[in-house]
Amino acid sequence: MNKLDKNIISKVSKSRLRTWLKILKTSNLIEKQIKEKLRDEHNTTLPRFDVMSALYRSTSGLKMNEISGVLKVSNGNITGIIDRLVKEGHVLRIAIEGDRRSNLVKLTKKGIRQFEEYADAHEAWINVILKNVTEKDSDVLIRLLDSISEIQRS
Amino acid sequence: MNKLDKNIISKVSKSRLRTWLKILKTSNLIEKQIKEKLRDEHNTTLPRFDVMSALYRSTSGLKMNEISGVLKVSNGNITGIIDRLVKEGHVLRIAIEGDRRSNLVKLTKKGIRQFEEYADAHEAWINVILKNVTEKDSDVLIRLLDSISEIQRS
DNA sequence: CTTAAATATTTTAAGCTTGAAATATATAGT
DNA sequence: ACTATATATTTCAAGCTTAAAATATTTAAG
Repeated sequence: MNKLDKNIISKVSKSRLRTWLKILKTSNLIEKQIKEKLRDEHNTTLPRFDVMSALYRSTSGLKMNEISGVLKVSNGNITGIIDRLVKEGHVLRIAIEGDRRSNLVKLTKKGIRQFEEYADAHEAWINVILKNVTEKDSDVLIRLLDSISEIQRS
Repeated sequence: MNKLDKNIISKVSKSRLRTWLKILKTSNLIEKQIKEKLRDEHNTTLPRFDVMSALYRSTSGLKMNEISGVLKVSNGNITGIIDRLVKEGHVLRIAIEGDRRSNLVKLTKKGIRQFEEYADAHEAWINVILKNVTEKDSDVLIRLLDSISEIQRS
């Protein structure tokens, strides 16, 4: 490989690096604000919100390994989060007959009501944080970000 | 506000929400791979890498509160990370004369050498993960993400 | 000089995260 | 029936993260 080729590779490589750092910075900036609002205004956390969101989308509840599968986190992680959600009265562990290894986790009525509140607030926060982003911008951003995640399906 | 206006607001709000979820998902997807590689191939962590990166960019070292300022994390957080980096022999706490409250944190020679190794590997990983992203894509992505973070300067 | 306020850092408690080990149960092969 | 393997979950140790409290030192005010 000659010097010109190396420079070209290096140039595109640097621009990819800058892009990644920008994605990370933006994501962290937004995530930080959401976490702060969830804590201060709703006395909850993003991981708890995420788990409740997954349960809300499934009508019939999810098993522990299904939750960790959807959220792409470890199994052991979910145990602690569900423990806290149970203590708060937002979810229940329901025995599955025929398999005593596993429980079905479901939102309680209180949990459903609470999540809808969280979700409405969340959408409103994002609408403010991304107020500069038009629908056309969204389309472009989503398309470009999709082109990154497309390949990583592993 | 009439019903049509509400629908329009709701529509753009939903597209912003989708955009945020996509940014978060992409960021998490990439971050996960970087963390795994740092752990498996270099026996380190992203927070340690980030701190070393900040120190590498500053020629004369940084105080604890300068590190947490640059990385936008809490002060207490940095204490533990520096403790580990000291134990690894990658950084030193150097007394500042005239102010016994504070230390200057600097990379050791070993730390400099190691960080350069990490940084080269990091750039190469990102170059693969973002292989679908052209320079033109990068420009567009960075511009759009900038339009988000512009406002949040707080 | 003495006290009060400001600054720099560490400690602490609580929660999140992981990979690995442990536990419990179910299923399949013999 | 017995045993090995597979599946579902929890426990554990280590590290990261935060906000709040504690500690130490410096600077400013009187």
